[in-house]
Amino acid sequence: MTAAVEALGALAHKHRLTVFRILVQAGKAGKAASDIAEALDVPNSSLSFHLAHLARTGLVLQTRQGRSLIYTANFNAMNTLVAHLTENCCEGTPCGTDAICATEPGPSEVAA
Amino acid sequence: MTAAVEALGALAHKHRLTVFRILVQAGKAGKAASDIAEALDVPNSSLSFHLAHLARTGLVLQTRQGRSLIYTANFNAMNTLVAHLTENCCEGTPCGTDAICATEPGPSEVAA
DNA sequence: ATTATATTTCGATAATAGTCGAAATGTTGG
DNA sequence: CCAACATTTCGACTATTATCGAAATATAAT
Repeated sequence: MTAAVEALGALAHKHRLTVFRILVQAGKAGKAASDIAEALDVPNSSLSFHLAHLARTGLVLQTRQGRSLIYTANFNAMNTLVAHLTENCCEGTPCGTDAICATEPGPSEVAA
Repeated sequence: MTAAVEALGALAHKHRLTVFRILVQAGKAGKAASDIAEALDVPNSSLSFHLAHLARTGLVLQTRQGRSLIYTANFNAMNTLVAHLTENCCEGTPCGTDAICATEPGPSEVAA
């Protein structure tokens, strides 16, 4: 469970969540740190700090290509994390229409 | 996006993640704070702090029943959060077998 | 009203995380 | 080998978060 807490902590930051979503959308090809930097407007040393944080938890993977470092989202890690959150939802009782615990009539509030 | 960061931050803690998973598994019925306390072994004031944190982000909902406060997971919020994480995965390219971006051969590492 | 139960708020303190400039490291092309 | 590029590491500083006992609030039972 420690791993899940760390992964969530890695995503719980404005810049890191932005980076992660960029990488999710970029797919297998990933993005070079310099490309990410353009999209973010954060000093290099800060960006590096955040990329390292994401990589440390395994949510993103790093490979070198020439002088650039390419980062890619780790979809296995992402799915494992989501599964961990939604695990054993509602003690077996169907609690909605969809795969997870889908939107249902009842107490409601937003989170994203 | 701020809401997503806050929700992730709320889950990024040992005790809070434990509480949230207990509530997810408890389903609509939820759990009283005192029941949660039993499962956690944390001083009341600390537990209260964490429950308030989860409630503030909308990930859990609070209702009073007699002298107990009942907490329930907010499945709408949970699903919104998961959707936000996995949104526009892989720029349309199918990148796995399942609904989200399922386990695929390729760079691998664990996160939970 | 009084007492017991359930839970929160307050306040002080300790711990962790984020920021960013400057210097260091690794890589390529000439 | 040297200059330019891409990125990280270091260090000092600030800001945010977590912890927990004690006091306060809310509800229920007698």
